[in-house]
Amino acid sequence: MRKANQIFQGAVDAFAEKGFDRATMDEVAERAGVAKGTLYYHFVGKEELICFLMEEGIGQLSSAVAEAVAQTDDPQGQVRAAIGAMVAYSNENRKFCQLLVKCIWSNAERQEQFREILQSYFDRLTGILNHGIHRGVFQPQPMEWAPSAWFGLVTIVILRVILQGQATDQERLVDYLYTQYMYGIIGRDIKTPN
Amino acid sequence: MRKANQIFQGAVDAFAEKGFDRATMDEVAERAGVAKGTLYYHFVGKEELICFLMEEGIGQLSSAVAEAVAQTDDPQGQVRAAIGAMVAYSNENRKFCQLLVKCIWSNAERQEQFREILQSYFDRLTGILNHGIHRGVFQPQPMEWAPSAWFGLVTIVILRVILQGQATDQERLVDYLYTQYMYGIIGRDIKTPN
Amino acid sequence: MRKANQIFQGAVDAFAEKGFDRATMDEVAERAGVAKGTLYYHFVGKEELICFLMEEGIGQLSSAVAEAVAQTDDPQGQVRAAIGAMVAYSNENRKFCQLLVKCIWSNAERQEQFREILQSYFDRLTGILNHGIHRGVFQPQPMEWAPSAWFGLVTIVILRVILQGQATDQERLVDYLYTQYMYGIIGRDIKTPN
Amino acid sequence: MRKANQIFQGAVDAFAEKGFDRATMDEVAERAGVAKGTLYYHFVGKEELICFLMEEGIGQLSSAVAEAVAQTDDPQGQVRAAIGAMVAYSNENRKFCQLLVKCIWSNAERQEQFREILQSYFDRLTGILNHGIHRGVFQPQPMEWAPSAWFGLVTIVILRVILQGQATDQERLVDYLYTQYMYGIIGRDIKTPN
DNA sequence: AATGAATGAGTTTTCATTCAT
DNA sequence: CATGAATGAAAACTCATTCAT
Repeated sequence: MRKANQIFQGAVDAFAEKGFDRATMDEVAERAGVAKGTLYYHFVGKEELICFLMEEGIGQLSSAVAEAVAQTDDPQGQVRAAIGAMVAYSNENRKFCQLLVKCIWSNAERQEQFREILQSYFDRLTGILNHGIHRGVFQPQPMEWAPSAWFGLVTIVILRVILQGQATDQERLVDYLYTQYMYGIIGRDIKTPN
Repeated sequence: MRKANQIFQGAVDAFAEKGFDRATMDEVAERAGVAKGTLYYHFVGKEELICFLMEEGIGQLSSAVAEAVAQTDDPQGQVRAAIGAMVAYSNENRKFCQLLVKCIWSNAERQEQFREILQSYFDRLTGILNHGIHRGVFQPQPMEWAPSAWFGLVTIVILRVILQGQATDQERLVDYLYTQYMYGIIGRDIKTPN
Repeated sequence: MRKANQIFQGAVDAFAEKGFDRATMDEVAERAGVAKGTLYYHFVGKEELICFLMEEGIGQLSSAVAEAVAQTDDPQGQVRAAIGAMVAYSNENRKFCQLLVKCIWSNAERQEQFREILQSYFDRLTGILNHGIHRGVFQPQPMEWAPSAWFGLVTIVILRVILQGQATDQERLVDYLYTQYMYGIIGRDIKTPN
Repeated sequence: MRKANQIFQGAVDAFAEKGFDRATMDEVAERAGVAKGTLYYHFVGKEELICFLMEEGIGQLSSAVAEAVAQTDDPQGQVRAAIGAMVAYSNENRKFCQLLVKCIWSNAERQEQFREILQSYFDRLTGILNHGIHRGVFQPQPMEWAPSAWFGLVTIVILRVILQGQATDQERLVDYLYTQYMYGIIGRDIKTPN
């Protein structure tokens, strides 16, 4: 179990930095601090390794969001909590966040497997939105696009922040993303509601 | 010139489908309908080929947005026109749109070159936003994040649409993206302004 | 002792089916129902394992032939008994028979060890022939080739039978091989001597 | 075409000496005097290479036999001519002959492909036998075994000769094989027919 | 200009063997 | 005695790039 975890970390590191295709199994092994053969003792191959990583990572992210959302019944509070969880998770797992964006659309064949994993995450987002719509707080939405919009908005901004390596004021970032998503560019500033 | 254009098309095709790293120069040549050697007669190498593609594609997209925005002085009208241009361009260049998302974050070394290209596009978006803010129509924004948010929201939804291969009502998609971006999930429906 | 025998069986199984080089020690262990480490507790290595198998198998075959031949003094009867023993042994040890043919010529380095083992078997065949020649029943033969001819004729036909998986009439097969070897394609049919 | 032929020769060399599994593609390339990549430019992979070799070699052997047999209508003459052709071909292609015996039964998966190739050769032998049986010169035979018997008898003896590296009197070898096959160990010596 | 055969450095994967428990 | 996680040397295969034609 020890080694398997080392491999997990090494793989996230390597894939996040170089991208799945450009990172070699040698690099993964080196960063994991294990011999190359050990990689193949624990994982069938490179492909299975990335799938495991994505499943694990998205699962954790999804759980973090679920937990945060469970704290309140208020739709707006839920969206804020969800975005807060996303930002916090990304901040604690910068490597994985890069890997996620780099790999999620990378390969047509893998697409199928990833999409399934991602779908469960999207379903969670959809659930939050539906709750708010049902309560009459959110506008009705074309639900085939809504989770993608949320995901795209939040993820791409976060990635930008991570890639620029700047130490970010998390609080401020969450505020921005929440306001933007909730009220758009035209809406009131949530910090100073009239 | 004929051949160079064939190569351009073949490369977009191949890179969009398989991703930059997994697409081989053989595949590019095959899809372009030229011999492999011809690729190297017209382009220095694989790396230079993708850079040329990105530059060309983003340039076209950026121009399309600029042209659309130039039609009006009204900030909201400009945002709508810009989103309309993005959707239209993506619809006419589905392959390139896939390639864009797949390759833009792919590789750290290339990052630099791409970022430069992408920056000019982001600058254009920033300009539109600044215009609206200046007019007092849009809320003040953290401008280091604002173009990323816009780009992420629009691009990821469009990609979702393209990947699902569904024939989409462009009009409805633009409406959704505009409303979402302008007013957020809580805002009024743009179609039925009070 | 129990485990050693399991390994023996597992190794025959694995080597017979996949060939020595393509069968892995994992497969041997699995078929033997022991852990991989156990293989190395009982045998020095893969090479030593195949040698042990061949020695054991050819020894058994050789003994079976010797025993059958000892029943009679009549040269023709001895050849028939020998062929009968070969067919019977092959039928009871189909796996080993496949392994024998697959591995006997496989590798130049191993050749030496195997040749020694095989030589004792060939010597036995040579003895039977010499006995018949001495009695004036068999024609003088070029003895450097005679045992190979006998071995090749019988073994390849048996292998063919085994590989085709057909349930064979042993009696008829022995008759055929004996007649063919004794009288050639032109000789009388042993079953209906004129 | 030049290189393809070099590869053919190099592969026969390497596979004959080390056996298919133990010969590396590096060795094949080295013996062929080409770069490793060239191997893969001309052949899909190792598996396809051995298949091509077998097909080519058995085809040549089969043709040589056919040509020899066509010279006469006499059944016994045909068998002698066939064996003569086999010995001659083996003598001129010692490497291929070793490869044939080493690889023909090596691998269960490959078995299928090889068997098909070998079958055409066996069919030729069957044809010769049927001709003689029809003429009433040869005894009726169980034709499911007859070609295997012929093949085994001749091939294994030839292999023995090749492996021992002795310079052989071809004439004498053909005589022996013919007599053995035609009259068995008990039959008259063909050299001194009564 | 265009071609495609040839290359070899680089990558993934396999597997016999070891050794701490 | 027995185990199975860990190893690393070795092997098959890929592919961007070159170059003679």
